[in-house]
Amino acid sequence: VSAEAVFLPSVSGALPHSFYDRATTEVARDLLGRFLVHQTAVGVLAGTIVETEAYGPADPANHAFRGMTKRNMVMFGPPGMLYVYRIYGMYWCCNAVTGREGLGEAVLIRALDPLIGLDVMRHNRGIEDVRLLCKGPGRLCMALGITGERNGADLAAGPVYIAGSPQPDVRVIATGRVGISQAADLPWRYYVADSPYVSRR
DNA sequence: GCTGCGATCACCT
DNA sequence: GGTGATCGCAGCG
Repeated sequence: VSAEAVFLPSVSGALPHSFYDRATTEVARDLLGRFLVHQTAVGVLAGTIVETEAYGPADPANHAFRGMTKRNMVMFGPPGMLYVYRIYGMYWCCNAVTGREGLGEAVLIRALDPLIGLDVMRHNRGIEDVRLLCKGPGRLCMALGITGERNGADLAAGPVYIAGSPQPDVRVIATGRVGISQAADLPWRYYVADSPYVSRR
């Protein structure tokens, strides 16, 4: 899909808080095919979400499982906020907070089909290959320039927002989540079948 | 193409 | 003091 062929909604078309105020697995599936957008000083960077993971209730792999801490505080706030955390001391991962305020649930965004701002993404990542730009949660944050500064940002207000229409025809595959040891059997990872931008098969 | 490992540090126990 | 919702590269074959 070329950038010119896509109508990218402005921040006024961002999904509202009510979108996120549902069961976390439902939101995780529904995010596939929507656009993740970052309005930066050097232009708009955006991609189509092709892979997500739900971190839900009674889930030992969920950062919020053992209650509120300094890191996961945003997860316990209202739905529709951005939760960004550092992993392995060097990468960032971004999530959308879901469910009722106080629950501590979120959807990890794991991969994008890069759409707009590819040259900036290449610069941010230090590589050329489009297939690798946003293939993984750490990589997509680097490509879009999303860091801990954005933790707690309102996804309905920008500069990071999610927009786009439901994609009822997208073929979704559900598997176990990547890189966790607890609750590895729960099929709470969702990805678009056949997308070359999914992080792992 | 696949597997194994080191980097690097904020956060938690 | 230990650990991770990762990534990139070396080494193999």
